[in-house]
Amino acid sequence: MRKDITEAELDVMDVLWLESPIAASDIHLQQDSQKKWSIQTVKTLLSRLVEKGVVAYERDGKRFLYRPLIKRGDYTQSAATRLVDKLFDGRVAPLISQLAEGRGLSDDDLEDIERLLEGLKHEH
Amino acid sequence: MRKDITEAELDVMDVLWLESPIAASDIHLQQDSQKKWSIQTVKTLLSRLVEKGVVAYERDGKRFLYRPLIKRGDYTQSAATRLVDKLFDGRVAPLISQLAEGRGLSDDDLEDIERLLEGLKHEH
DNA sequence: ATATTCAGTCTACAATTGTAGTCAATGGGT
DNA sequence: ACCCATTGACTACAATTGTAGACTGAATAT
Repeated sequence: MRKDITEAELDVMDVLWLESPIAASDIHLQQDSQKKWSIQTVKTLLSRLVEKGVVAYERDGKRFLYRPLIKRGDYTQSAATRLVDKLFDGRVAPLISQLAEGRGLSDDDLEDIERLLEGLKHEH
Repeated sequence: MRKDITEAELDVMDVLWLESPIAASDIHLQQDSQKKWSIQTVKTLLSRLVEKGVVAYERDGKRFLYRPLIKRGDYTQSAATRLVDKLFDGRVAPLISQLAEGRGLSDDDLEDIERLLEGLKHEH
């Protein structure tokens, strides 16, 4: 069913999640400056996303307006869950520990996590 | 340089991380039961890993023994960091929050995270 | 010594992915 | 009413990935 969204497709989704419905040409303009795909490439990625059932479109005169069918949060949640399952045997603590070891956590991040933990503990 | 390790290749790496040096045929046997590749497939994946510079081999009589050149922790760390950068703008708190929202965190996990946080705070 | 077996190397091949060109239709401007 | 620019559809094509067969040389068993 849910064929995976690829890297390039994800960049398109990121634009759609920011602004939609939106035309292919506008996605092309909106495109994160460093990646400079041709408009054709954007269109190909859009059709593939439509095939995969994660984007819908509606006619607007001669062109189409595209719109994401899945929420960003749903995607990130499932991607994060897959990663933690695959690499950390479903345990979140080791994941955090590795992230901290790497670049480290910012103070803001630490605070947020603490608050978050408080909340989670109260749900006991 | 570091061409990415693919899903299938990662399964082979997981065997190597458990036991190495090890021969191709033994990797084949060790293989997580549900995935039942042919021995040829295992060999192909091994050569690709060698090409990618993440696995080395040494002769042992007629066969070769393979050995990972990167540590599992290094791989998971960089994978986790890439994910958090790509999907959560480098913030760890939202990642944890999403993971909690999904399947939820086990009590064990919660405790571990708390202890971890204590430690991190002390490094201030 | 010889036939069988097992190891590694080479080759294959379809599906997916990244990246885009060509073409035909159609809507908008004059 | 007509031409042109823009759009979507179709096609292309190389690289990567998953999956494995064929071939060759060497070790083993008889």
